[in-house]
Amino acid sequence: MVVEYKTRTQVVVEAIREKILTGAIKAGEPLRQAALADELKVSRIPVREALLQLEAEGLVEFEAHKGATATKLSAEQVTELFELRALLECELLRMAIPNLTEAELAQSEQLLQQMSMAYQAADTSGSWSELNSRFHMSLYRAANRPLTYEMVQNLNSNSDRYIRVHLMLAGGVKKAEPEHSSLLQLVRQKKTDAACKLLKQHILGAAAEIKQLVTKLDAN
Amino acid sequence: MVVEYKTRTQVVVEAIREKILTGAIKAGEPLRQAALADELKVSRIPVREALLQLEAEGLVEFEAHKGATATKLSAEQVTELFELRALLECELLRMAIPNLTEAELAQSEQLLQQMSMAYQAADTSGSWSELNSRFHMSLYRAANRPLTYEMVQNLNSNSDRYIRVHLMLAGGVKKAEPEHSSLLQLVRQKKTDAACKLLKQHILGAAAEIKQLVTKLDAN
DNA sequence: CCTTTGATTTTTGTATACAATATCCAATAA
DNA sequence: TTATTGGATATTGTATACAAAAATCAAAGG
Repeated sequence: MVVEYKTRTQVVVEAIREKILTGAIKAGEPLRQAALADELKVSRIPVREALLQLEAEGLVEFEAHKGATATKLSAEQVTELFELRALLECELLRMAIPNLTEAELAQSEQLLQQMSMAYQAADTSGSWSELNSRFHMSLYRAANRPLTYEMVQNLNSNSDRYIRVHLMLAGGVKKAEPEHSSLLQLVRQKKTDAACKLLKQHILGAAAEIKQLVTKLDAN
Repeated sequence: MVVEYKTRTQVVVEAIREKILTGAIKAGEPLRQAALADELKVSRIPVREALLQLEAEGLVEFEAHKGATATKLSAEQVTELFELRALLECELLRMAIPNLTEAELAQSEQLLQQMSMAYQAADTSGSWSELNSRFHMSLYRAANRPLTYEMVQNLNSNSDRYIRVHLMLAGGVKKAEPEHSSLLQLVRQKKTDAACKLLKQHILGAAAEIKQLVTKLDAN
């Protein structure tokens, strides 16, 4: 049996990331090392290391002698983030389609079903969003592009908290479900160009709605 | 005057990065925290934090309880790295061209001249490579895509040490100079498609030669 | 009243010390 | 000989303690 040993730093990374993604820590909010250390029952060292890692992920901004804050994305940054995702994810999908096996497609299919269930269970934010990411990524693994894959994963985690808001406030889930189905179908049929085009629309469509939300929220 | 205050961690980041890029630390080599701390006259804490940041840049791999090693890229990884660069840099260039001012172009021009001088001064690795990066990046700033820009900068720093080897062993500089000139000319003339196409060739051409070098070096 | 200055407090940055884990190597047994 | 075990050693992970920088705030001066 493989015993997963986790260093305290890793635990702290996950804890803080979760706090940011769920909104328990709001964008722009300062992250006091001592407070986090206290709360998580560790010293400030693993907290600092965790914050550095989260900075690399783009979830946190770190300024020398001033401390860390949860990053806050402007409308422009949302645009760039999602356009980058569109570019990279389409590229990955294009390269993955020829390699995707039936087993892998079945897995993606299953994720879709789980999403549908999570939706009906009114679990509208947490696990739906998690499944959403996993569905997207499941289509890209076969591209065999580890570096790009990891980048997209980061970008996804960055867009995640906005996606969660989008899902709850703007009914993004309802729109996503048929799009995901069509996408998977096109992938199955190896219709690469059509699949990529749809994926791009899917991502940029969400971007447009989220951008509106962000500008609205920023106005407050 | 702006006094640049640098934290020890930042100093250590730069020191180690330089060591990796110049080859003073070879790919695959383990990076002992205590040794580095000793050498740089700091405690292990800033060394650890520096290593974490370098991991985010992709120059270092960090494994819990085992320590850090300078990353070693396989031929496949070189391929992916450069193809990613090609994709992202072309995108940036495409968006930058409409916005580039004459002043900015003049700066790029100047960098080309400095490169030429560095080449003639037989300074074949260090500063030429630095100028090369700066030339490329100077064309992208006008794209106004901070996130993408930063990503490309990271990818560049990753390819840098391979580029240096390439320059020295395979005469990459000689090939680069006319390509850079033509590129700048096309950019000046706002011939977007042609410029992007040339840029892509420029990057992928280098990739192909570097890949050969890497496979040769790996054989040893 | 507003600005400035300097002490006080808070927060971050780093050194040191210790704990936990991994690595190495010699002794033992198959 | 080869594999295995156990302990010594080296290395990383984290807590604590202290140093340095930034933020706060009250008093002084314009």
